[in-house]
Amino acid sequence: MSRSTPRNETMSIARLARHLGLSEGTISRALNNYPDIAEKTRERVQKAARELGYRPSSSARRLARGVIETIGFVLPTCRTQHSDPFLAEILNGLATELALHDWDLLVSAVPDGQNEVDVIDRLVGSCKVGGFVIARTRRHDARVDYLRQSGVPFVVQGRTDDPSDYSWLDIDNEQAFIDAVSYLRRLGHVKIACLSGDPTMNFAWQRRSGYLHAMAQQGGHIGVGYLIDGITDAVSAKDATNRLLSITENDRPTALLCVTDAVAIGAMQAINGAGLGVGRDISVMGFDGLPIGQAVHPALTTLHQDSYEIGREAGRMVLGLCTDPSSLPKQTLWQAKLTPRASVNPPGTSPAQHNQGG
Amino acid sequence: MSRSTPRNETMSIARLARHLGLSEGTISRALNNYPDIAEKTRERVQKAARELGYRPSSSARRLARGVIETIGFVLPTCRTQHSDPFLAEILNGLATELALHDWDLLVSAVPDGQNEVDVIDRLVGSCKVGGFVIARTRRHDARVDYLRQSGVPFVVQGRTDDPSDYSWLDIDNEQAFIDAVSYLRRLGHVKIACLSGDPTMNFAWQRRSGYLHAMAQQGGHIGVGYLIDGITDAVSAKDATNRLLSITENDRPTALLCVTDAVAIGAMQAINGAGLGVGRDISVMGFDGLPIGQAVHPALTTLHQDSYEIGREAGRMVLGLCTDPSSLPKQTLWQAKLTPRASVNPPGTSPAQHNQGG
DNA sequence: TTGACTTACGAAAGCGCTTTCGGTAGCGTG
DNA sequence: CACGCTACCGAAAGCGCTTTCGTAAGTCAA
Repeated sequence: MSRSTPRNETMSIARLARHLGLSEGTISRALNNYPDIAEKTRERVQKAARELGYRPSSSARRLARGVIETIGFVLPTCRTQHSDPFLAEILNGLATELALHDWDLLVSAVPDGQNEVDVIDRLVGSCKVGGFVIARTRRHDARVDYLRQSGVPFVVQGRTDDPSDYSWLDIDNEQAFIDAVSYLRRLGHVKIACLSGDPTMNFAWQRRSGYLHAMAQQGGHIGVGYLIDGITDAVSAKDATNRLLSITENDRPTALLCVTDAVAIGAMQAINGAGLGVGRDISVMGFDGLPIGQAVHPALTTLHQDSYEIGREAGRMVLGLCTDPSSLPKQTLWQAKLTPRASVNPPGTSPAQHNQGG
Repeated sequence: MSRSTPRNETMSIARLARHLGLSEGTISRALNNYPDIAEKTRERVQKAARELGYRPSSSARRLARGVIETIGFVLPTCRTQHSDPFLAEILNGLATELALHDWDLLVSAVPDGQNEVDVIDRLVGSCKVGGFVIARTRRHDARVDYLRQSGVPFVVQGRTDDPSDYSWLDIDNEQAFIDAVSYLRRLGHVKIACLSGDPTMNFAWQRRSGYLHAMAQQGGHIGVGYLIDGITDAVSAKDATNRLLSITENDRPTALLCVTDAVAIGAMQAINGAGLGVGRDISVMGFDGLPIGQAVHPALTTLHQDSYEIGREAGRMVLGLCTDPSSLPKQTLWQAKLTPRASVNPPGTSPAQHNQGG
């Protein structure tokens, strides 16, 4: 481990060169595996570099090469809302993939009084990043507009409503909710309600569309007040669900599709609080696959997505764009995995039949 | 907005200099507000820079100055466990504070087969970062050992069991759990159990210590099996709580202190699942102040900490260390805020008295 | 042995910015 | 008018690395 050697105070290529009696250029080429270096010299140089704890200065290298090898990421500015459970996972995947290729991830936040585009512009303009990844995409997203005209390679996790000419990767939210409705319909549910999210966020919009389309196509019944928008966390979900529960029993939905697991958990609490049984009187379905969904009672049926892998794929994509700038926009669609658990059962399931498994 | 000007392809100081008929040195000094520049010239230069969309190259500047202006952060490698709800908040606060001072945050992850110290060493050694922030600190933490001998300024969120000679900031976990026990004792609880976390993590160890000390000092009763270690998520919490519930009613705890809100929620599910009432038969208390704690039923009493502010303070501290390397280690202790809600009541509370508020 | 050709390396010019040093013009003072 | 002084700016040397170009030695065929 080079880490055990004394600290790399000023170990430069120049010092290595003097130490070995070679020129700086030779050292550089030997370390970077250029072809026109004698095998013997290369090994001698690399051995010395290892032993003396040489580490290239990334600023110098970047300046000389004119490349950046850094990807930018701006944290979504939703401080008021739930701390996004994906974010850590996605960042982890992204950072891992970048680290494997010796690229860096530069993370920034949006200070009060600035907007996201200002921050992106600052990072791009000062040549601090050579590419960008953005997440939590809105249907119309100024960040995408900016990046599109900036010429900087970028990858969008999620997509806008006009996702034609840039690279993105996304869960097939619409299909996922279509699958969810199919699943509920097969079990016999007809009256299916939906707690939808912030309609300016595209993932929420797409799930909502999937719900509406599938309900129309598969003969579900959307009663008055069945579709509630703007539910972003467990607290607002609880209120909204209580409104649903105030509908007379005949018109009340037997199943509830929730835009996220957090919303689903809020809904479950409201149902339990009203003395009704989740998965018996009302089936509840979430989206995300949060670990907590396995611990609530009954365990939450959900549409699972692997955020870590999404982050890694975003990393691969943006690296591809950066290293081969002529490459065409690439788009990847993932399918969410329907994970049946105890919170969804056929309507009218008696307590005895109630599936307790996880 | 400079963003509306044509892209900054090759707008360098050299071009500015030619354009204005000045030397490069003058441009640089004018832009950086050196004293020996005529006011008129300074304004002329800054105006031209703005209009031509000049942005300094950070690599060049860093190379010339020999400073880094970047803080490193390595994402905790707990992929198997819960995605830490703080992380996003802390990162947000940290990145915000750094952004306000035009510093950058470099985030890395730990690829399979490497450990955290390798990653830190790589970032420090290649001069990519000038300071470090670490989180999720263990009682004995190799990262701290490494950073201590490396000479790099760093701040630890949390602390090790030997927190004497470096900078850290932490919640007073021990005091928080002492306060929690006091609160429960004042309400009349005697038999108080504790779901503790991974004992190698110092926050969990400290909370556990607080529980043990306070129980000894305040005359609580710790029955057999009351203290359960290694509970890190809602799922394991559910199992552990079921074990507690299997104790005969006379010896069963009337209150349950949980190392985190996620654990508390798992415990609540187990209690509800056993047909008992949270806040009636057994009071439950968490730690974190997650939003979801307000949505569960009954609402979760918890010890609240503001992760965003912790992140910002970490940023301030590490900036202080980096800009004034001679400054002494600084240590900040925060108090968690006890937030009473409905999940905790005096023992033997009848359903009628049961506080339903949130 | 000579010529052309390959191999392996040194010399040196950058990359874009900072900063020290020195010099000129303008000012005031005696 | 000579002197010193300040204010302002240009020249130039880096920061540590990359890369082009050139060249000396080594290889091979004729």
